[in-house]
Amino acid sequence: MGDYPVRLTTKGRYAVTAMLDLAFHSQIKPVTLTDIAARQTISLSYLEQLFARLRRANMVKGTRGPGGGYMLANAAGDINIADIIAAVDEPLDATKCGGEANCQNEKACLTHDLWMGLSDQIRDYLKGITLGQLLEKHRVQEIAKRQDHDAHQVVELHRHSELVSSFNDLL
Amino acid sequence: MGDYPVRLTTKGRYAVTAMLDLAFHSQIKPVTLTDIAARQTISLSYLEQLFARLRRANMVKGTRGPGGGYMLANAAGDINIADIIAAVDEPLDATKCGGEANCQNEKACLTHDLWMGLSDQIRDYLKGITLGQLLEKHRVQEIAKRQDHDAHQVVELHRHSELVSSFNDLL
DNA sequence: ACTTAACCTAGCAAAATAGTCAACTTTTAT
DNA sequence: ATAAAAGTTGACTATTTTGCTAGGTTAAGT
Repeated sequence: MGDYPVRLTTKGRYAVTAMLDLAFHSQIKPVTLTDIAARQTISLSYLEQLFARLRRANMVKGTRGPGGGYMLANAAGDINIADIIAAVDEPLDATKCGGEANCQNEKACLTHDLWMGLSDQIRDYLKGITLGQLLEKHRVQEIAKRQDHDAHQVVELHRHSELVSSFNDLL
Repeated sequence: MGDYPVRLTTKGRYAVTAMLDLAFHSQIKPVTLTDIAARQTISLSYLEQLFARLRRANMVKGTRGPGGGYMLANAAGDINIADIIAAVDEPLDATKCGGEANCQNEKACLTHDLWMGLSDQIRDYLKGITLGQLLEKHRVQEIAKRQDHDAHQVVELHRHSELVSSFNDLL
């Protein structure tokens, strides 16, 4: 599937966090990066860097002028986590053996293939999680919390059995 | 669950790759870091750094002297990917709002909680995948490939290397 | 004794991360 | 028309992480 392994870094976390903030607040009108920066304590200029990539990846739309700001390019339910992370992360192949048949060392490529397979698993998993799902789950959780103050309900998007089964189908 | 978010970096990939190599080759006798370094094209000293952490996390056992090397501390089926990554990665809390009730900004913590929930999901997912599973999956795939290969042409590649034969006899 | 290999320590260069600063352009309200 | 709000761009800096080099010490096998 993917040519390069998935990376889960603070950069991706910033991007997902910002996109979540955007999904949450841009329901009615565009949200400025200044607002997101203030809410999420991320520097404005760093956000600008991230959103430049997100815009180029067609994940957000910016409108200029007073009353402007950013909105999601698609419905929150159509934006998945894997795409957000891919948008802000450099490809950075890290194949080492070129990925071609030029790799003579079978053993070396063995673990490489295993890791790439695992990486694809994680990517598929993240592709199955959307901003909409996260918000919806949180909304449900909030309602539950309001109804039962002490009930600490764990957010569970996918069932674990689903993950394992999808894992078993691959490789 | 976890106090800090999961990170999927090249460091973690190196660790998992090395552990996979170890799981694959240390069935009979200990494996030296020099061997792993050669096979996986990772520098010996970097491996030493990683294995120092893995050893402190009780994931591998080292034996000194000639004929020594590293072995898995537990069965490959009992070592999961999440623990390997956690062992080599710095905690680095990145909570920003302390995780306590001292965070006055509800909206800021909203996305923070959402990300932490997602992070826990990923961790659970990785906890469900063991080195043993990865090796087993690969073995099944290899056997299938070999059978397919044998069906088309008679095997003559045994002489090619002891790599293939030793590979097929494992697990 | 000698060798092998784990184990330890310090330092270092390159890269990635996170952020700053400044000078823009475009849109829109007045 | 003009000013304000907001996005756009590029260059620049500081810090951290990464991956590695070089040098040791310690334990165990021959």
